[in-house]
Amino acid sequence: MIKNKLDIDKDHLTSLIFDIVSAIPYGRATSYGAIAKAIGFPNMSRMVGRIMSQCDSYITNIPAHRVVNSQGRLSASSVFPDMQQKLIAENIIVVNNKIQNWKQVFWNPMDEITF
DNA sequence: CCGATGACAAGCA
DNA sequence: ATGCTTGCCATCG
Repeated sequence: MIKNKLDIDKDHLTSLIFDIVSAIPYGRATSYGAIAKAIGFPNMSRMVGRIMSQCDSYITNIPAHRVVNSQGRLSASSVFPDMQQKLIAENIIVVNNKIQNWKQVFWNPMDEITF
């Protein structure tokens, strides 16, 4: 029975997020809110972050380091220390936990996902 | 049940 | 640009 929105199809949402994050090109990044919109839940940005942390705990294949907040800040770096390093390794400029050329680095999942 | 918290976001001063 | 406030929703104590 359904207790909340995530219980409607948690695994489905998780795999959707998985697919989107996996589709982020090398050297690019996107935001939690953008992913939330892409999966059809514009106000679920917090949930995306929460799900990401869970995914990342047992799946290391996904480029979780390419997901930052809407301002290009690495809000996950505290619990994901390698994040900045991995971004820099992709020629993404990161200063003070923040992507500098965010407008250019930003990759909109809506450009790839079509319903 | 209620308040606090969090890998968030948008609006406003 | 910086800092505060509100809205959001699942978890936790």
